[in-house]
Amino acid sequence: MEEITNYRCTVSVTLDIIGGKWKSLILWQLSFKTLRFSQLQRRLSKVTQKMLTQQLRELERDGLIHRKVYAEVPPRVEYSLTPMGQSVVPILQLMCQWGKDYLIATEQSAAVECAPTLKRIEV
Amino acid sequence: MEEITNYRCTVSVTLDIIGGKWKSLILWQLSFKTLRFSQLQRRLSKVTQKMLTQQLRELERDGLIHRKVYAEVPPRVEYSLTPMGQSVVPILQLMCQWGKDYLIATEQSAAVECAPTLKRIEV
DNA sequence: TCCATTAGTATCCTTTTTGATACTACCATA
DNA sequence: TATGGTAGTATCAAAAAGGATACTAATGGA
Repeated sequence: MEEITNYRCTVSVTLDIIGGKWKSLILWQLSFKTLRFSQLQRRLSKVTQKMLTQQLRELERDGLIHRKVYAEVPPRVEYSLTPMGQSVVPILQLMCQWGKDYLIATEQSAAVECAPTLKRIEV
Repeated sequence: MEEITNYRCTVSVTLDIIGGKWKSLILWQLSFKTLRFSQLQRRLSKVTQKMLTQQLRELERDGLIHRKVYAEVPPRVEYSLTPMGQSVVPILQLMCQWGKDYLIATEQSAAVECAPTLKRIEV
């Protein structure tokens, strides 16, 4: 006799919503502060405009982020976490810590920071 | 003036290792007990043999799971978490809880369980 | 002798994801 | 008048991921 699953695992519910290559990183950046589209794009250095737009739309649809459009020219759009989005932050914090520990354990721990080590630049 | 990142975010280190469609779910199943290949495959109902093999190889390479081959016929291979793999479990537990809360908050909470609700079958 | 079993490989093909590029509107400034 | 800046869309092409199928070894049992 053996046990078998005929249930919907809630880990995979979470993966459906914050999984993928970009969503966690977007939420993680927004957990520090509200950001504009272009600021997010600079922080996620490898993301293309198309991907960022797509992922933001999905996060908005799923109720994790809020999109605020200012009626200005040039356009300004600010993204921030909703309460639902805030509730993901503890998971991200654990992931951040685990990643650090992993790098240390595997001796790759050179020059890594969890929160931005920042260089100031002109905007 | 604005802050910009020139660092390697450790959230993305974690994503590189346990991200993707299957790895978290594999680790989650193995957190309950050591499982054979075919047992894992049955628990991850949608995974193909190819995908499961591939993901297990990567998890083994990254030091999260242990692969024990028994010299028997037909072959028997058992997968279990290493200490490094165990250290991921708290993240998975949070994800499990978050998924549950999300379903409740969005009123989709019918018939969902985090740990297997089990039906016994012949093996 | 033939079949079932397990844990895979190998191959080919399809689907999905991702990337690159060009284009838009609107206003301010040089 | 031309240029720059923001936050996008639209389109096509390339790359990656995933799926289907066939195949393997070695043994026990019908």
